Amino acid sequence: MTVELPKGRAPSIRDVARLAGVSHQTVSRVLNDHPSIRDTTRARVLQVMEELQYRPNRAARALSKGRSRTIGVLSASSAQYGPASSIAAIQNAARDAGYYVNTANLASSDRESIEAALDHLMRQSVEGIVVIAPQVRVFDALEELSIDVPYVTLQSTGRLNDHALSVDQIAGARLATRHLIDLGHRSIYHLAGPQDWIEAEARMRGFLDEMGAMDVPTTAPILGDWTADFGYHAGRELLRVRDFTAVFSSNDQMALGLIHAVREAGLDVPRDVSIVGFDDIPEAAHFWPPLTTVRQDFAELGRRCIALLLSNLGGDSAGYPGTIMPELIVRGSTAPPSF
Amino acid sequence: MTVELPKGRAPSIRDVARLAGVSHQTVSRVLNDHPSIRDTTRARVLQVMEELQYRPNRAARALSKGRSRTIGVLSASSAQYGPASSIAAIQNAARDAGYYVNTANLASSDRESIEAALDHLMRQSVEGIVVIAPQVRVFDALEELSIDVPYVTLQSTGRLNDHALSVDQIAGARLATRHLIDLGHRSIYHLAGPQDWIEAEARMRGFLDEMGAMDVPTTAPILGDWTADFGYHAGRELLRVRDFTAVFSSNDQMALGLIHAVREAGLDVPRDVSIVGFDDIPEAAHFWPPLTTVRQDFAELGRRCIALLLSNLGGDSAGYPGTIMPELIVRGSTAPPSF
DNA sequence: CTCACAGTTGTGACCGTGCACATGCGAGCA
DNA sequence: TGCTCGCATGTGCACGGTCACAACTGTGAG
Repeated sequence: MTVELPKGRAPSIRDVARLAGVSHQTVSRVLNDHPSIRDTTRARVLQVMEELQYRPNRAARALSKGRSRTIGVLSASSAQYGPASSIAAIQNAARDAGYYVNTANLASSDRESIEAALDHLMRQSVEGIVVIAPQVRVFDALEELSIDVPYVTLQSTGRLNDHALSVDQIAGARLATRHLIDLGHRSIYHLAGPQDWIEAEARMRGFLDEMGAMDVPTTAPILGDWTADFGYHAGRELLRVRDFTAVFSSNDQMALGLIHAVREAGLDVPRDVSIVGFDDIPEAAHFWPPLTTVRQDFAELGRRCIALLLSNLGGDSAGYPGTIMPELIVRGSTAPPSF
Repeated sequence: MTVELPKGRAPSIRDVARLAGVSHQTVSRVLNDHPSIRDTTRARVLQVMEELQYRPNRAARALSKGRSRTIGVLSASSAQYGPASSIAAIQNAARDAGYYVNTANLASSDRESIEAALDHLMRQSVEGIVVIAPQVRVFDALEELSIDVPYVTLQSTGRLNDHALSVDQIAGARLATRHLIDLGHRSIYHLAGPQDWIEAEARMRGFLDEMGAMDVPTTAPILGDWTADFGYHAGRELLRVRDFTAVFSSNDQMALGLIHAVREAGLDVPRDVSIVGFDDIPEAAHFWPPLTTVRQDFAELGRRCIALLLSNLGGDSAGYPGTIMPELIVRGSTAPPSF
C-alpha cells in the first residue's frame, strides 16, 4: 500500500508533484497557501504529502528566499532564573511567530568570547538578535563589528533607546530603597551586581537616586557577583563593623547569602537587619524569613522583546511596547529598625 | 580603497572568486581546508574574503551537503536550575563541535504539545535530538512518530538504554535515604516529583529500595510538582499529624518550602525534623539551615550528552560515557532524631 | 463570434555551496 | 622523448525550494 517512489532521499516537492500529477510549482503553491488553487488539486497534493510524510526542507527555502527565519539569542549566565525565564518566553513567542531561535552562550565576558558568540550567530544568518547578556561591552562589540541585523536588548542602557526594552530597574530599585527609608532606616548598604552589568548599574543608580532624594547619607555600594556565596561572604565582612540596619541587595540570591551570614552571627532578620532583594524568584517566598523583594515579570519581558524585534524586522519601527514597571513585594525580611 | 563589487546582496564565493582571479571551486576548497591549494592562492583568497567581509551561507551549505549541523533540544521547564545548567553546557559543547543548537520548549505535557515541539524541531532538519523533557510520554511520542534521527536523553528510563545517559538517580536517592537511616531515623517521608517525570520515579524507587533493604517500614510517597510552594503546603499538611522525624525531598526547592513550613509551625530543622534535598542548587548551602542534599553535575551531564549524541551521529555507537555518580553533601539540615 | 480577463497551472531560471569529473602542468622514469 | 602520475585548478550540475513569466481554461461583455 505504501508509496515508495524516491530512493534513499527525503521526498521533495518534485516527488510530491509527480505522484499528484501536477507541477512542482503547484505543490509549492499549496505549501504557501496561494489563493488560486482548485480545491480538488489542493486536496490531492495534501494527500500525497501525507502519504510520503513530506517535510519541507528549511535550508532550501532559506536559500531561495534569502531569509532564515531564525533569531539569535546572545546570553550570559543562562542558567540563572531570570535570564532562563526570559529565554523560555522568547523561544515560545518566536515559535508562535514562525521563527526559530538559536542561543549562543557567552563563555566569559572578555572581548574574544563576545566576538566568538556573535560570529556563531551571524554564521547562521540570523535575522535579528536578542541580547540577554547585559554586559556593556557586548553593545560596544555589536556596534564595532557592524552587525547589520536589528538587535534588541532586555536591559535599559540609557544610550540604546532604539533597541532597549526593559523592566524599569531604576524605578524598582527606588521602590526598594524607599521602602527601607519609610520604615525608618537611615544606615542602608547596597549590595550591587557586577560593575559591567547594565542591570546592576541601573539598580545602583536607583538606590543612589532615592537615597539622595530623601537626603539620606550614602556609603559606596559593594560590588558582588550575583551569587549567594558572595552575599554570604560580603555579609560576614559587613557584620564585623555592624554600622547599618538595612541592606538592599541587587538580587535575591545575594540576599539569601546575606541572611545566612546575619543569622550565623547570632542576629535576626528583620529585627537586627532588614533585607530587600530583587527579582522575586519563586523560592523567595520561602526563605526564612520570607524575602521582601522587587518582582520582575521575566516572561512578559521575553514576549515583548520578540514583539519588538519582529516589528523591527517587519520594517516598521513603531509600536514600542514600552517599559514594564516592577512591583514591590513586602514580606517578612523588612521591619522598622530597633534602636 | 574598499571593494564594492556586488550589488545589494551579501557576497558569495563567486564574488570572492572573481576578485581573487580564481574559480568558485577554489574558494570553496579554501573554505574547507582542502590540502592541495597553493599557499599564495590561499592567501589571496583569504585576503579577498576579509575585504569583502565574506560569510559562508549556512543554508546553501546545508542544502548542498544535505546536513544541517543542527541539534535540537526538547526541553520542559527550562527555567529551572538543573535543566538550564545542562542546556547551557549542551550549547557550549555543541558549538565547540561545530554544531548549532535549537531549543523547543514544551508548553505543557500533553500529546499535542509534544508533537508540536517535535514537529518544530524536525522542520529544521535537526540531525539529532537531546531530550531534557523527562516525561515518559515524550519517549512514546518519539517512537510513535517514527523520528528517524538519533536522540539522547539525560534521564535514565531503564527501557531506553541505547539513548540514555544519566546521573544515577536511584543511587543518589539511596545515598540520601541511607544517610537518614544511619542517623537513626525510622519514620521517613518521601516528597516525590511529578509522577510522569522519569527522574522523579527513579528517585522514588531509590528511596523505596533503600528503605526496603534496610528493613524500615515505608509510607506512600507524596507526589509534588518540584516547586517550593508545593513543599510548603505539603509540609503544612504533614505537620498536622507529625508522625515522622525526617523527609527526603526529591529536589532542593521543595525542601526549602518544607523547611519553611516546619519553622512556621514553631519547630526546628534539624532538631525536630531532618530534611534532605536533591540537586545541590547553588543556593542550598545558604538555606537556613544549610541543606544536606545530593549533588548532580548538570554541566558535565550536558557535555557528555553531546559527546554521546555526536558519536551516534558519527555512525559509531561505541564509547558510552557511562553513568555519572551523584554525591551526598552533608550540611546542617540533618541530625539524629531527638526522642 | 471575438476579445478581455481572472483563475489555475506549467516552464525555466536562480539562490550559494559542494561534488564528480576534466584539464593543464611539471616531475620522475623507462 | 614519450609516458605516467600527482598536484593545482576549472567546469558543470545537483541540492530543494521560490520567483517571474507564460500558457491554458472558461466566462461574460461588446
